[in-house]
Amino acid sequence: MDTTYQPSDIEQRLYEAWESAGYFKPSGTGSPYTIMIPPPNVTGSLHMGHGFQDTIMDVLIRYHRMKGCDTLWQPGTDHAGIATQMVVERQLLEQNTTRHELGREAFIDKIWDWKEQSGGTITKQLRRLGASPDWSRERFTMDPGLSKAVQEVFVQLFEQGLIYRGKRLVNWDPKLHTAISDLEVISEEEKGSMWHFSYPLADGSGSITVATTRPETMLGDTCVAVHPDDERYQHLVGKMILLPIANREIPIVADEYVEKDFGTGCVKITPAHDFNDYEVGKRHDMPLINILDKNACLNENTPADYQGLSREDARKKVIADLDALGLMVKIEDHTLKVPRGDRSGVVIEPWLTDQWYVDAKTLAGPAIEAVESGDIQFVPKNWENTYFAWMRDIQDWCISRQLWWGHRIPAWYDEQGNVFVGRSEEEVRAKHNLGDTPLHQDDDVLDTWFSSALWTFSTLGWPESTAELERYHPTSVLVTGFDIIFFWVARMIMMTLHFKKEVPFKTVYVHGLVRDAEGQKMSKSKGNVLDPIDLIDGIDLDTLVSKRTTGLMQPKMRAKVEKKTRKEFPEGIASYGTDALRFTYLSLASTGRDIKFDMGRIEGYRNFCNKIWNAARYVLMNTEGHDCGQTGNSVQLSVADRWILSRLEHTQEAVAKAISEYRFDLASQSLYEFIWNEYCDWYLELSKPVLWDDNSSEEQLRGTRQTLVKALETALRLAHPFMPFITEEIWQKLKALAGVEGDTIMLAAYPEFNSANVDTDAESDIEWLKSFIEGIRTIRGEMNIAPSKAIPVLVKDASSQDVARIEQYSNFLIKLAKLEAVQIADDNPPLSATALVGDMSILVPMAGLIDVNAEIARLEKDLAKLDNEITRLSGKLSNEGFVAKAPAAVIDKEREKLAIATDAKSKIDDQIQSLRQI
RNA sequence: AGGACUAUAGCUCAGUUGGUUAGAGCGCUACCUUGACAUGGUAGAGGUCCCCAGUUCGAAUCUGGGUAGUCCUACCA
Repeated sequence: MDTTYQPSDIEQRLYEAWESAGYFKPSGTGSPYTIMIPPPNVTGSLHMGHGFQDTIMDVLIRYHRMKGCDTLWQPGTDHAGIATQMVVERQLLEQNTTRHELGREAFIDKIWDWKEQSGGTITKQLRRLGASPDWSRERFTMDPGLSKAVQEVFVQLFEQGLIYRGKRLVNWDPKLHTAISDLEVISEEEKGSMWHFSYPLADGSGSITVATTRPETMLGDTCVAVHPDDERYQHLVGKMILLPIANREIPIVADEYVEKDFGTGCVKITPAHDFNDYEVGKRHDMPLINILDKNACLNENTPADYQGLSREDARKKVIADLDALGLMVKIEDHTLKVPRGDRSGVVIEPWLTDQWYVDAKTLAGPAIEAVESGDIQFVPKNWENTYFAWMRDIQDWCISRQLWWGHRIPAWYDEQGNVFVGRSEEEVRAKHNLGDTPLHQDDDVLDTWFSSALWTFSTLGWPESTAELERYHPTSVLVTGFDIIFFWVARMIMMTLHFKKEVPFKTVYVHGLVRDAEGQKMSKSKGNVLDPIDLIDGIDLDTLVSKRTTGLMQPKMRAKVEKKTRKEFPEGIASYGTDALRFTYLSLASTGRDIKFDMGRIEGYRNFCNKIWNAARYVLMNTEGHDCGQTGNSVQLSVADRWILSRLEHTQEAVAKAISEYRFDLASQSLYEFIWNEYCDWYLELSKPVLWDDNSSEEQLRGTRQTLVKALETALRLAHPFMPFITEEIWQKLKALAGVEGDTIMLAAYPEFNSANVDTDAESDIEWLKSFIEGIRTIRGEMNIAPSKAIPVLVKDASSQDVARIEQYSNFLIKLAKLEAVQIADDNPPLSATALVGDMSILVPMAGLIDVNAEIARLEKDLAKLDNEITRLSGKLSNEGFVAKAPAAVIDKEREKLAIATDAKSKIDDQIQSLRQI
């Protein structure tokens, strides 16, 4: 074995072996444990969020698989309607053509070509992460089976009256020419203006001043509203206004919607271009005047010189025209929330169109109950509040999209515009006796989330009733980010409850979002993304810079991104390997919402891998070719052997508990501490005095060799879900020595806690041993005694147990603390430096080694600490309230602490006195 | 406007039902190429647990208020 761990040598080889051996498939036996992957965009690539999430899922799956569950991890991708269509349209643009020139069918073929070409990227990357889903069951939302499910759901919901078509205001994206749902609109504060202008009364008796942030919409005004209680305007209600420019007469109405104290207290109402105005207009029976076309340019309902203008140009012209008419009162700076499409980035226009909607309110009822009753549990629990808040005020869901890529809506229209919904044109004709009436299928497709909402059951074969559906549904847990609780989680719960009459999953584990070192969201446009694969393989600086600076939305950002990248990664990124990356993700998976990705952590865990690697090297060097007790020859375990097995047992308990609570950070920390701080730092060192002692018996040698192997082999299994590659690689080398069978650690049994294996005697003996050794090391360290220098040690005030331990463990003490010998001090010990182990003092004779003043200073520092503690403890114990009310156990503990501290203080006092007498 | 979350070492974060001398990793200081590992070892320094008040014998932990930050939902034209 190499002296440093080289992940690139082993990872891909092992992965290919696992996959081809079929280890990822469900075993078919044991209790089912199912996870459906949140489907990433089929043409996308893996980002840090995927890496994080998929690692967590893989840990859960590998853990349950090793525990004997029948695990199904279902992989797949979604078709990402808008995103994918945009990508392909951009490609067409580079070839100087458009989808309209190609036509619908040819365009869709192009997208399928693109999907074939790029669709494997993300699944290849997932493999690099060591993910172990059942690839043979990979699904895609546009697969025939899933498409059938989508169609079936649509038809049934329509027949049940839960899907309807209506002409309503929708969020219209004038760039992408499609409606989008509320959730796809991002409203952010932007600087704008508030224009005040004057509307003259039709009878010439005066005017009224309205305020608006969107002057151009005045061409579609159908009334002006004031608050019914507003004394300033009450007398005007019912009067008519002559709308300037448009030269239409519109009424003044009273409506509670108006806030008296905002703006001028008069609101122009444009029902066809504003959601609130739409409601006001409906209440007062106002007409809807649509002034925009699909590009958000002014249409034929506006004066001739406005027609065809963009909304931006129209705004300028309205302002200029009003100004010319002397109607512009004032312009104020005003910050307002501007709604933009999450994909296109352009300002969204409320626009009147025919769209399909899901009656979400009806479906939400059972979905709320499922969480209230605990049938579905969120982890951490507080996300349930977010879920409830949204669900209880849910709006109908606009599911139609004016795109070509997606599931085409199974609705047909005759020439009169009557709509027929069915599974096929034939079915529709037959059902409605349409004969050969010309029919035209709806041009629109469904929101991608509509198909994702069916994911847990459509992937298992629904609407057919399959054995898989029976066995693996409901799924066990959904692992997802809080950003898609509404988009996906809530909708999945609604749809699954409605169609399957059962929950889609029992637990929703909500993890945080991975951010960069400064806490900024990683995004391509900011140029701060990290590619998980680059962390695994490494990347040189120039390549990283060019990766981050290509495809930036704003070319100006280029220099800035480059500078920042060069500063943050002056050496590029080293290769850390998959296991280190996974361990980093897991160690960051606490309950927080933001996960700042810290390069220091991944480096630390790369080192951890190296530590494991070298520990294994040590174990193999000392066990290969020797009898490790695997054939049943008798063994004698040392106290260290018994201790490490006991510590391992505690670790198993801690890891299992942490996993059951989805605290992967705590689980990984337990593993780290056990392997590094106990197994490597102490146990391997404690094994040396046994293995390298010519006087050790065969039984003792076998005992220690067996324990070296056994503890490591068990720890590897314990760590395997977290670090699959290095554990498999070492396990393969170790399994024969450990006497275990099996082709892969993946399918080996997961270690389980057994309290019978806890050895408290061995633990307290080793604690004693450690504090003895640490006492010596502290003196060495602070007194600058070379580690190579062997020193004699005396002990004073040793109890009979101390004496027995010294006798029994002198080989450990001498070797680990580099001692000449340990002896019981007589009544007049030589001048010494001191350390305390319980009541016993360890004396390191100073002759020629130690500076008296330095030792006094050191002891005084200890003394000060003890004084502090004594003051604190005695204060506490002299407090009547404490003694009267605190539990007896707590009081006893404090008394004991005080006694120990007092005793230690007097010993150190004495020592200082004797040093001072020199 | 409502709500949620966060605030602990220079940095990134743990801290279970109130009882610890408040922990880890990275970074820092000193020493060490000892026969698994310098991607290492040993020792050490470093904290007003954001602030104020309260509950309690006892608060990093519970309550109230404040400050700062992040986010979500709704929205005033």
